[in-house]
Formats: sequence, C-alpha cells, structure tokens
Amino acid sequence: MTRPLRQDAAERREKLLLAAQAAFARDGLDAPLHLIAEQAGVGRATLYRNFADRSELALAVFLKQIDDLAGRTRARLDDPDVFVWFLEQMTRLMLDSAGLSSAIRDLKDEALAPIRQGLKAAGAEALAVSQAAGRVRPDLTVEDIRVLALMLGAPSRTAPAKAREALSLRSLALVLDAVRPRGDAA
Amino acid sequence: MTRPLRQDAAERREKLLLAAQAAFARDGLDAPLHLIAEQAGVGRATLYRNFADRSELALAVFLKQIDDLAGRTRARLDDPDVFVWFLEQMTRLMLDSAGLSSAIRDLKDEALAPIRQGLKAAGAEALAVSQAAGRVRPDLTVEDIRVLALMLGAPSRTAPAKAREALSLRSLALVLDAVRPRGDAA
Amino acid sequence: MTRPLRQDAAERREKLLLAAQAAFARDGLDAPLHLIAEQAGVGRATLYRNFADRSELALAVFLKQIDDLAGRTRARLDDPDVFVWFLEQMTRLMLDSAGLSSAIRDLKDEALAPIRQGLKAAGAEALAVSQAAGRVRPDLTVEDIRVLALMLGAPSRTAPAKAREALSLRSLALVLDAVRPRGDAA
Amino acid sequence: MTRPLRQDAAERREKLLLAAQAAFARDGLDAPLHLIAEQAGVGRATLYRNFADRSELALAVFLKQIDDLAGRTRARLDDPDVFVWFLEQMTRLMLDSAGLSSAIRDLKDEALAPIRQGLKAAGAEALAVSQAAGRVRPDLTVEDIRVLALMLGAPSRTAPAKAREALSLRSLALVLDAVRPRGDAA
DNA sequence: AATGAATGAGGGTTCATTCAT
DNA sequence: GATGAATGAACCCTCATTCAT
Repeated sequence: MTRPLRQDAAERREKLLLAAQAAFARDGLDAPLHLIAEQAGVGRATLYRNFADRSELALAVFLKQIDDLAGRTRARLDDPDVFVWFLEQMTRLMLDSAGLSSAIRDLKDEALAPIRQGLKAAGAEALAVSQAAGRVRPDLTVEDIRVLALMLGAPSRTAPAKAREALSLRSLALVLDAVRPRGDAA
Repeated sequence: MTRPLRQDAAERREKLLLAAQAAFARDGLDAPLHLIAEQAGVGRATLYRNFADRSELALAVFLKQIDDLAGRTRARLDDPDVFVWFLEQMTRLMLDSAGLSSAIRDLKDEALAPIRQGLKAAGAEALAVSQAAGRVRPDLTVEDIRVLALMLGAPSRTAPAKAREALSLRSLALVLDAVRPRGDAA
Repeated sequence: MTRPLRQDAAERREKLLLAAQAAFARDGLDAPLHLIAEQAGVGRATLYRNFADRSELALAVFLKQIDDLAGRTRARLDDPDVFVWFLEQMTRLMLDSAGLSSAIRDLKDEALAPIRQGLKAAGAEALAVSQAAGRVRPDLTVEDIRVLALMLGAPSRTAPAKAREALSLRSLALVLDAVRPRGDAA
Repeated sequence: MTRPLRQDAAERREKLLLAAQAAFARDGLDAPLHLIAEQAGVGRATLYRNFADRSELALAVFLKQIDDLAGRTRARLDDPDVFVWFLEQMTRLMLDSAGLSSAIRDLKDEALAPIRQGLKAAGAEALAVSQAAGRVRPDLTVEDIRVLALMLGAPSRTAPAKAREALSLRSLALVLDAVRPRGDAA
C-alpha cells in the first residue's frame, strides 16, 4: 500500500537531483531554488521536504557525482596510471559543473565539507597505486587531492564554453606536469 | 583653484575603492553595493556617481592591483627568476582578494575582460625574461598566464583563513613545479 | 477540490484590482505599486505574482471597466441614442479614473494598446446604430471613438473634484454638440 | 560694472527656459531636472537659484508660450474668425509640448494655476470678437476656453508622432464643429 | 504528504535637493 | 554667484522560506 507512495517519493527526489545538477552546472551554486523545483516538476515545498536547505541539496547532488567517480576509480586500481585517469575524470566533472568547484571551495557553507572528504577518499587509493608504480611524485599527499581538484576546477564559470574547455585542458596538462615525477618523459 | 573640490572627491573615490576591495575580498564579487558605500562612509548615490555599475567598480579595484603588480614586475626584469616572483606575488594577490579570482574567471560580466588583458600584459615580459634564462619551460605561452592565475586563485573563498593560506601555498608549489623546466633541481 | 485555494487567490487578485483602480484613479498611472499592495492588504510579491508588471496590472484594471461598459452598451443597442449614452458612460468612467485616460493616451507603454482596441470595439456597434437612426453625424468613424474618449478624459487629474466634474460635464456637452448632426435641435 | 553680470544671468535663465521647454515637450512635466540643467549647460544649483522648484520653472516656460500666443492673438482681433485661429494655434502648441497640457490640467500642482488664468485671458477677447461676428456660438463662455484647451491637448503624449498629429487635427475639427453656431456651413 | 500562493527582507537604481568649495 | 559632488528617500523587483489548503 505505501510502496507506490515510496516509489513516487523516490522518483521525485531523483527528478529534483537531476534538475538541481543541471541548474548548478548552468548557473552556479546560487541558482534560484524555485526554478529547480519548477524544472523538476514539483512544488517548492517538496524540495524543502527532501532537502532542508540549499546546502543539503548541493551536497546530495555533488556527493552522487563524487561517489560515482569513486566507484569507477576503484574499478581501475590495477592501472598504474589510475591517478592520472582520476584527474582527467575530475577535470571533466569540473568542466561540466560550475557548481561543483564552488562546492569544493566555498567558505560560505561549511555544510559542504563532506564533499571535500568524499573527494579525498575517492582519490586516495588511486594516488597510492600510482605512487607505488612510480608514475606520480612520491611526495604528494592525500591533502593535495583537494588542491589539485581546485586547480582543475578553476576555469569553470568561464565563458564561452569553447574557451572554458581549452582552459580546462591546459590546466590538466599543467597539473599532470606538476604531478609526474621529475625527469619523467610521460 | 578647483583643486580642493577635486581633492575631496578624489579622497572619497579612494575610500570607495578601498572599501570595495575589502568587501570583494571578504564576500566575493557580489558583495552588496550599499554596504560598500556605507563602509566607505558615503551615500549610496556617490558610489553610483563614481562607478556606473558594479563592473566598473570591480574593474577599478582590480586594475589598480594588477597595475601595481605590473609596475613592480617591470622593476625586476633583471632577475632571471622574475616570473617565479611574479607568480608568488600573484598568489598573494589572489589570497588577499576573493573577488579578483572571480573577476579573472567570471562569465557573467564580460566587462571585466580588461583585467585578463592587464594580467597577461603584466606577466608577458617576466615570462620572456625567465624563459630566456632557462628558468621556465620554453613552451609556456602568454595565454598560460591566465591559466596559472586561475590555478593560483582557485583556493580563494575557502575557509578558514589559515587553511586558505596553506592551500594557496601548496598551489603555488605545484604550479612552480609545473612551470620549471623538466629535470630542473629547482 | 482545489476550489478553496483558487478562491482565496481569486479574492486577493480582486482586492488588488480594486486597490489598483483606486490608486490609479487617485494618483494616476504611476501610483507606487507598493502602496497598491499595501492597500489591498497583500504583500508586494503577491502583486508581482499576479501581474508581471505595472502595465499588466493597468491592463487588467482598465479592461475590466471597458468590458463592463461594452456589455452594458450591447444591452442597449435598441436605443437609437445609444451612442450618446455610450459617451455619457465614458465620461463617467474618465471622471472616476485618472489612470484610464492616461492608458488610452500614453506613449510610454505600448502594452496598453489593447485598451484602445477594446474601447473601439465597445463603441463601434453603438455608433452604427445611432448613425443609422440619424442621431449621430454620418461621417464619424470608429477611429473617432478614441479621439472622443481622449477629449472626454482630458479633464481628469484636474483638481478639485468639484471643478473636475464641472469640466467633464462641459466637455461632454461640447462633444455631443460636435457629434450630433448639423441642424439638429438636440 | 554689474551690467555684464546681469546679462550673463539673463542668458543663463534663457538657456534654462529653452532646455526646460524642450525637455517638457519631449518627456512631459516630470522630466528630470538635472538633465535640464545639464542640457542648458549650467550647474544644477543655478537652476534652483532661478526657479525655486519644478513648478516655477514650468510656469515660466509655459507662461512665455501663452503670453506669446496672447500677443499674436491681440494682433488679429480684426479677423472675425480670430477665435478659430486661436484654437488652431492652441492645437499646435499642445501638439508641440507634452508638458503644456499637463500644466493646464494637473492637480498635483496648484502653483500652475496662473497658466490657466493666462490662457483664459489670452482667448477672452478673441472669443468676444468672434461671437460678435456670429462666427462662434454665443453661449460659449470664457470658462469654456480651458475646456477647449484640454480637449485639444488630450492627444499629447500619444505615440507615434504621426498618429499624434492626426489625432490632434481630428480633435481640432471636432472642436470647431462644436464651437461653430448651429446650422453654420463653415 | 504535496502544492504553490503569499510573504518580507534585501539589493539595485534614480532623482530632487542641499552644500562645501 | 556658480558649480557639481554628495545625500537619502523612494521605488522597483527577486528570491528564500513559510503555510493554508
């Protein structure tokens, strides 16, 4: 009896997350909430029922993406260059979402801290593997993962899209140079 | 003759620039304008008289800083490591101003483009000098200056201040690694 | 089911229209919107929710009055002097609403054009009837309806109210003289 | 010694009147005062020194035009149709100045009353002459002059200019029909 | 539970008017 | 006197959040 209801609720939540992801990607972390609700096809209060505030919504949106990346990364831990791959994926994520880089950075909302933690966790194993294989500088630490993410996300919210992509790729190239061991040809 | 009047006005304008710089540093590029006016000890309309809109104000605030950096850089062009020094100064600038990195990045306001141009101009000579001296990778281009600035500014708007400083310094270290010629002992 | 909700909203909308009509009548088309909201006993944003901007509000206010007049006019088309009656009613409308004559005239807001159209439609049949009965000059056209409305509305926004009424009545008398066939005793 | 000064002042005042006339004609009675001062090439305070407030300025602007019309009318008092000519001139005045019709009508500013008085005086003799010659209905009174002026000015602030001119001419035609004696072929 | 109407606070902007120079 | 910079009041509008239905 309550099962269909539950399903309905889950679907609504999913639609909200999708709409929010799109809005954050397009307009940044401060996209109007009422537009997100509208574009999800639900009432405003439903959004508030599912997510107490903007932070919680953002958290859910971005953690999903981080978790996804974490999973895909774990599946590649036998590749010695997995950390490079991880950074490439991160770049794409940042390129596709103006909000994510803000979420990793922004001081206004300490509630977003779990995203930083999730990011660190997602990359830690990859970093260890690549360092063990000598493909990444041994002095990098898990703390650096956030720094690298910030650097890769820096070009987001830059217009136009073409330029943004070019800047992102150049950032990635420079970051990879910084990350590879000295003297590595790569 | 009209000097006293002008002086008064100039002082107010200066106070506005200072207040704006502080506000942009603290709250980012979208700090409320009325707070800037208030904190400058001026009426709102005085702000509008001096700067037609937020962009114009931001432009003035940030160009001043960029110009200052450009001047100081030109005075050091005999140092082969001047580009490294330039990046260090840039880091400090970014660390001190949450707004500046937005200004270099933000798509919402194409009026801020001159800042990007000013930045490029400020670093171009330093880059050439350091490249000629073999202290910086020869394949870096003036276009990369913006990318490097974005990367160095990425940690801005990160709290708390202590963490922000640590992140900035780490960014700088990584960027310098990326910028130095391969095989360089640094 | 959703009727109660709708009813509430409809009532508020009605209150807004009433308040707007009063305000436009008293202060002209540029009455402050926040006063209208306040006097309707509603928050400002409610006004904006119901009417996207001042024009839309004015349009609703005045079209309602025009529509009402049109309906009453249609019910009198068997009176050969219906056009005279129409002009009398118009005079009263103008007398009671400083905003309406502006709406029929004002160049600043082309969005108000439908009011002119509605007015023309409202009077066209009455004009035809009265012309057929020989009670109105045969050379008047539907385009003249607007001119006559403007002339009848000219004394609006004249103070004090007593004087305004006298001016309006005199305008009406003169307009009727202009409209009756030559040589008519009237 | 003070003569040149006086002359300067008079010139400034003249420039202000011209600028105000243009601004009132273009934007109506509520044209921004600072634009008038600017366009007159004087400081704002000079405007205030010459005219205590907007009403006084408007009064000066419009009285000048009314006086001019009065003078030209007096010079034509031997023409039995002088009142018709007076109304034609009035039409042109109204057509050329969006502000004048407001000034004759507007309730917000009782200080403009002298304009109404001036208008009445300007037309009184012409009316008497034309009535004596049997060219104008004998029952018109000097009070009607204001009503006629209002009716002729009604189309002002109507856009576009072409339409405004057409409406004005039609108003004039209808007014003349109302003013001529019954049975007159005219 | 879901809805979306209502709210009020907050930010942007303009302009009449004053006042230091 | 003339100037125009400064002021603050007033208005417009948007959005996060609540609440009646």
